[in-house]
Amino acid sequence: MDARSLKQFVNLSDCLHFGRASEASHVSPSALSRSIKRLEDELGVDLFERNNRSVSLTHAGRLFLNYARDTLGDWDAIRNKLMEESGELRGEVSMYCSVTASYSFLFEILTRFRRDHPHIEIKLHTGDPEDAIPRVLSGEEDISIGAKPQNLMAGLAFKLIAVSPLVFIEARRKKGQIHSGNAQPEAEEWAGKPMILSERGLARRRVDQWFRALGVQANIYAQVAGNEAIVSMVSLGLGVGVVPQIVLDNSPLADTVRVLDIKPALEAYEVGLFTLEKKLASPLINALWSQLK
Amino acid sequence: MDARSLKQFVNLSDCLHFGRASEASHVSPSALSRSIKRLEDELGVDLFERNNRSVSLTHAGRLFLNYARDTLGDWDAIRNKLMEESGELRGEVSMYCSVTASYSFLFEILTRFRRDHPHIEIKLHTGDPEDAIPRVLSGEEDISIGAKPQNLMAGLAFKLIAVSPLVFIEARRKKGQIHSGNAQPEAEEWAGKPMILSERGLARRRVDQWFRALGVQANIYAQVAGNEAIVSMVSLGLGVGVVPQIVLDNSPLADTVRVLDIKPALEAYEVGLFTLEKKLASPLINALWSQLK
DNA sequence: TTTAATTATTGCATAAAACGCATCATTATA
DNA sequence: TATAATGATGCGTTTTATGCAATAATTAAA
Repeated sequence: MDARSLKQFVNLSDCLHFGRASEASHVSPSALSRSIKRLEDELGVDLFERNNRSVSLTHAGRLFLNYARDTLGDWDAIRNKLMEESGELRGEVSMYCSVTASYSFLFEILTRFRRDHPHIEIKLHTGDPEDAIPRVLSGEEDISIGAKPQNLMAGLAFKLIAVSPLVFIEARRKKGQIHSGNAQPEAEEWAGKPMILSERGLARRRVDQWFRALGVQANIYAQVAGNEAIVSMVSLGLGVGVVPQIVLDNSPLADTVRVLDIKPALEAYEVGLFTLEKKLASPLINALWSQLK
Repeated sequence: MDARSLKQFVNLSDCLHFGRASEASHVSPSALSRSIKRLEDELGVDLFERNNRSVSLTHAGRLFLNYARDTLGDWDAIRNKLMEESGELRGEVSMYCSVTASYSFLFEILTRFRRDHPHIEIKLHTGDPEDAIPRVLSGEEDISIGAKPQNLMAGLAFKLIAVSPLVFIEARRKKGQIHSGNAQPEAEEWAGKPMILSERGLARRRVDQWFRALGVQANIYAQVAGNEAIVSMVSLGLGVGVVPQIVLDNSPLADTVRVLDIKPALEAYEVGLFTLEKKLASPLINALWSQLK
């Protein structure tokens, strides 16, 4: 019995799926499978009824779940109590953000945090920015960086880091190259312009809304995963793209594209931190949270 | 945090001595030292104030001790609850006895126990029979096999396995060899007989009492550690020895010595199991305990 | 009924952790 | 000052845990 195994057990109890629970626990499915098996061997009872298609708690598993929750709570409690004693925070916080966000915001956030709390370990995971909120909601990560959605779901806390306009970009004309068409196209012209957009995500939804509001049918040339790829395609002259300004600020291709001053502007990206409100009770997470602004 | 480390921590808190606590935990002092260090690192506080000569709990250590005791209790509780569920006992029991006792009694006890409870692991440790009671009292072992002392200390439970007379032995005369002296010597003769005795232990105390009661001064030829060694020396004709009958029953030298019928006889050895009374509440220990007789 | 897809488990090689032994450093005792 | 006691530490070995790839079992689709 150790806190790690218990957490893994609770994670599996919550989602009843080895694959997902193993992600939530940041281990491979095989490691989780063995962990659970170890627990079952140690206790001498099966905790889960499982075949290759379904997982469910046994009666013993339900009893043990109560125990595990309590024990993890106690463990947190004593650790917090002793941290107060020592006046120094210590432990680990898991964090999730896109690679872009890690370039833009993370360094600044973490350098100060590391100085103030050298014994809080940050476990950073990067990936699709769209997963920022789901990962926090599922408990897979303590904190994530992402764009604030239209409406925040209950229990989710958000803290603004920066506002970055969502801008239209096109390839910067090479010297001597003739500009074909208007620099500030009218709505009607959009129907003709090939657009390069995120295949999904907040930026995409904003753009879709924008076109809908204008009553214009977009001519979508490419749907791309990742803002960097949009910049890249736009710089090749394949069409007009939409990315947050912050992406341009950190892009090596920034000077190969130019920002179009289009009205009405897209609603700006509000980039910030997400966490579960209840997690703000944790001194560790609170330390990171309240450091900002 | 795992049950093992917590138990080690509690053991050290109890005796405040790495060497002894490591024995109680059945690990080397270095392993214990590292274990405690691991805990301290994990928690970020010192649990013990220690220099090379003294160990004491810090304030944080006292807080953590409460936590550790509770957590170990909860762990025991859930394990017991789940064991009830499964109807099958599982876990481990530590046991201590002399090598002699392991030959004489252990096989019989354990074969049946293993059949009835195949998932209870017995951790057997052997050594000086005199340590049987101290080891149980200190909590170092759950159960031990040994001889019942004059008076049992409070809290200690005893269960008789066998009664074995404490007998005087001398070398069996070889065929044709002339017997020098009386087969049943009178008290006065003892003063002349060279005695081979345990250097300590219950048998030795009984023999000392016996001589004192007779008002005779023993002529001690050799003080030996271990009953087997006594049999061996006696069989070589070096003197008269005193051993429990059970030792002869299991000795390869048994037919090289003979038992003297001496009055008054020494009080018999009552060999049995020891455990702390409070430990009988544990289903595992109770299973072993109540299996007998 | 057959095929494909999903998913928990397991064999195997590797990596990490724990352990014991011997040694060291420190401190009390004689 | 010398000696004994005792907790920490370097180092080589053993044990344990992990991830990857392959497997087996089950459901859904064709």
